[in-house]
Amino acid sequence: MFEEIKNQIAQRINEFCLQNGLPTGKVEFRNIPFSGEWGMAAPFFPLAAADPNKTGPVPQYAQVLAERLKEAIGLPTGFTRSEAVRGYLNLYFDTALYAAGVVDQVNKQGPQFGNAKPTGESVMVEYSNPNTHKPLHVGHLRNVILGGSVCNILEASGQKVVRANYIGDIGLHVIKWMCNYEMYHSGEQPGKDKMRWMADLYSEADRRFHEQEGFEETVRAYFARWDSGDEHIHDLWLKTRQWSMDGFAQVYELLGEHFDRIYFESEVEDSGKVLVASLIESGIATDGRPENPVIVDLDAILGTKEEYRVAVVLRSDGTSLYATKELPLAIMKFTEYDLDESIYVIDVRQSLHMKQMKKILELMGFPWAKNIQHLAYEIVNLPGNVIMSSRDGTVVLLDDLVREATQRALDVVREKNPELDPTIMQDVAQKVALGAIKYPMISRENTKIVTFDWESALDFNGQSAPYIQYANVRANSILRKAEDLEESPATFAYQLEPSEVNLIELLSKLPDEISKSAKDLKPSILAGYAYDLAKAFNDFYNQCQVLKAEGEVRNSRLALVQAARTCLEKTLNLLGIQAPQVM
RNA sequence: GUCUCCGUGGCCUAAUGGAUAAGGCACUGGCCUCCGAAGCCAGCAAUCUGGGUUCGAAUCCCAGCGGAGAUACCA
Repeated sequence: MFEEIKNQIAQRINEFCLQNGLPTGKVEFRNIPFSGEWGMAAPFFPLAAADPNKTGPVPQYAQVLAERLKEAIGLPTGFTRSEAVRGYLNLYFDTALYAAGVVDQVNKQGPQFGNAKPTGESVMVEYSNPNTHKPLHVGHLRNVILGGSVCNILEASGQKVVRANYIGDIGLHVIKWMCNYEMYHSGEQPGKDKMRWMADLYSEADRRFHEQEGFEETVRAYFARWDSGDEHIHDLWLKTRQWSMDGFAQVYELLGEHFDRIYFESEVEDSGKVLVASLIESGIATDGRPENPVIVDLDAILGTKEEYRVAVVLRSDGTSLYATKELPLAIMKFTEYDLDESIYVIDVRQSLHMKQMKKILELMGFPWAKNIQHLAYEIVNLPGNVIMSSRDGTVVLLDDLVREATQRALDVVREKNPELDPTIMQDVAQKVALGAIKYPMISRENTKIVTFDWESALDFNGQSAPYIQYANVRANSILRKAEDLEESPATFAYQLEPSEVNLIELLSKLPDEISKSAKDLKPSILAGYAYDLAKAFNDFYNQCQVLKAEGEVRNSRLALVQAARTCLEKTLNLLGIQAPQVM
């Protein structure tokens, strides 16, 4: 917005510097901290500090320079006044022109507003990565929401995104589950709620494994049968895995997530073992079997000390590990898709492993290895720094949380809006509940721990998704009642209220906010913006009449409300949160 | 031991090195005859410590303190 004008002024400042023997490139514009009116400001401290002929201390000299520049520049078109104050040169925009420019642009572009031009780059984002035969809990939710939101944001910033999900469909947890099933639940079928049923059987199996005499040995024997290719177990595995996948599908649908490519751990196990063999052959890996595992001594190879450490790529008994499978998977991704970047949304505790994988792939000579990026996020724990553990029974199941939140939201909707159709009520309650659950997961820095507690999770007030959804509903309500949405463009040719200026300013920032959060892979930036926007709208709503205003004021404000709704809905959607029409 | 991350009002969180550190929760008081009170307004209260870099530091560097995590056959 107004880039050309900024450039023109920057040009004139440069000319001034050249004419007066001052260094160039030291002056940059920023926004003035909002004070009822808006414009742009240039601090002159860097220029003052860089001038070899400066007179007096920097702050004072900056003020002198600001004053001289004020005279030299005069008042460019599009501005109403300028001032030199405390070392800054402030230029104030012509409010009507600026306002109309922003609002028209939003309304013209609609939901496309804020999107960047296609970059031609393609990126894969691997996220969710659940284990079959196990439940999904709130900790997993952060991964899904974060990953999904990052995908949305990258798409809006012009990249082609492949959403990938890497499913842990083999391993001890699966064997445990199946063994328990065959011994105690043979022939049983999951009910409608497959996820819950699978989860219950998993905790039962896990409990037996740790508590029941002899069960662990039985499971080990069962594992051996599986390893030797027992057909019956293989069939059972396919069948039960599908039950889990069906359960996941239900959750993804509920959360509004979809994937373009599903990878199974079982898919890459064999190729992983082959790959390790070639690593040994090429001298990258050291085979310590049968006493020791196959390792890649990265510190020894790279000459580093306690930095990359030792990566174990195959167990001493020849069975595969996480790392064994990770390597061929990375290769498969880059062969299947022409990726410019491969992002892994994995919790921070696996940072070293990710670093090792990337380095091993580099050592193997893959030029794309440098384009692997680990998006590390902190875990979700419980108050008192208690880590969620299915063994200790401290997990908060996704299912329970969603059900409870939806019930709570339904109570509120029923109270606020009793005349709503029950079906719509249910739909609204779910959107509000899911929003409330998702928002805390993405509204803080990826590297900060989220502490889950029921009270704040079910609080629909304050800085929360329902607050943002509510602002959107209010905007929607005005527009619905307006009926006569004007096609004549808004002029804003009247004395704007500060709250209007503030709201318009925020609207104009959306493209910037999207590109910032895409660049840093931080949905939290957009989450904060969404709240600021909603707050600005509520402020406007409180201070300015729309429907009861007349003429130009009404016309312009209606256009503003429409633009605000567009931006609110757009931002919520990028965060993976739905915006109900009423609530 | 080594490495990584975190340290901002009572609690939680924000601030491309830039103007008076911004919000939420909780607490106190006010606002529905007015486009939807899941809202608005007002009040209370903060940068872990010590150095350094800089015209300017919550932000960058160093040291310390406190918390969390990782550190060869879990993922």
